[in-house]
Amino acid sequence: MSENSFSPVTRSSLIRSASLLQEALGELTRVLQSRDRDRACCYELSVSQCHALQTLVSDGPMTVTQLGDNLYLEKSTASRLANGLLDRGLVRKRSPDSDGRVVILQVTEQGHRLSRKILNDLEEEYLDLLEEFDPEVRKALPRLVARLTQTISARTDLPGPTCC
Amino acid sequence: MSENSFSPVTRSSLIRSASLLQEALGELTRVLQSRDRDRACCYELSVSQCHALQTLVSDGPMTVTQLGDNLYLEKSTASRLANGLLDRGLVRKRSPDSDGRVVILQVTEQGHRLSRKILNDLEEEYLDLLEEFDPEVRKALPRLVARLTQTISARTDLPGPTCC
DNA sequence: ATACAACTGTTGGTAGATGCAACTATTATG
DNA sequence: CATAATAGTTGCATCTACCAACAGTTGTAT
Repeated sequence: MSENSFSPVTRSSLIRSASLLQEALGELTRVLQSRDRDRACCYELSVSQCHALQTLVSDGPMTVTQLGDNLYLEKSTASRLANGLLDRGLVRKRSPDSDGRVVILQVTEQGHRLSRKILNDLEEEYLDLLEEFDPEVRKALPRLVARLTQTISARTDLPGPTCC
Repeated sequence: MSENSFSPVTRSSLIRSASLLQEALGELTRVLQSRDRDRACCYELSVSQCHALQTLVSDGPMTVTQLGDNLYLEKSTASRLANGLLDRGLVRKRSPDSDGRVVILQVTEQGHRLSRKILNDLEEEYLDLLEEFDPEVRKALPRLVARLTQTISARTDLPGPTCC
């Protein structure tokens, strides 16, 4: 894997960085999960339903399988999430004439309203958060996190060994 | 909350940053959860047990309640996690003479061995990951993520409204 | 044209994760 | 000594999410 093409000093500092990053990301996911659990109930949605709705809003109408891919979930799980949103009238289902197997999920007006509310609340929270960082960092942080996410994502869903 | 003490331009760019950060962090947690689910089974541990073990290793012996606090979980959940690790011989329980109510969780030698294995694997993965970033970013990224985590953590567990 | 293969979504079954509330045992307080 | 507070455990409900089996639809190959 690693090519060890660094000087000992560089490599050992890289190892420290890797270790720090690993620990920080672990903690970060736990904090965010906890926060999401506390928040989601405010909208009478489960955490996963909340994520599904946001994905449907930001990426537009998509199939059940695509929703699962976007959320890193099995299609059966995506199907149930979609039904949950359907029951609350937040999304609509329709099948294209061209392919009767496919179900397209589309956010309803009610779904958009709820999504706007959720996003506004979150945005306010992140605005406060960003104010605690220096101006340069404020701009760089979101893009850096986005790139980190993208890199990890590319790394995980491409290969296949997954060890076990 | 927000003081709106910015010029319109600055504020609107801040809003964009907040929005981007929100989306990126949402995606990041989903990717990492998915990756952790795939990985944890390699060690015959659940994701949460894995986190609990790592916390006990890095922060040393602690009580059940402290474990829960560290992981942002209810003490009952922490109790069950501890029992899971106990069943696999990865931790030991003992009560101090001074207080019979308390249970101190301590990682066993076997637990340390497994933890080292897990950390090594993760470290290797993060080493590869970091190599995809520029040298300056490599050093800054872990510290930035750590600070972000810390800031979010301080913000969530301190107040109390939580909306609902 | 028809049988077979591939694909999409749904459902059943299972297991783990979590919080809340009730309970036990222990310790602290008045 | 009675009562309150604390630490941990357990029962219960819900959420999360996978896999496997299935149904219906579409594509392919004879």
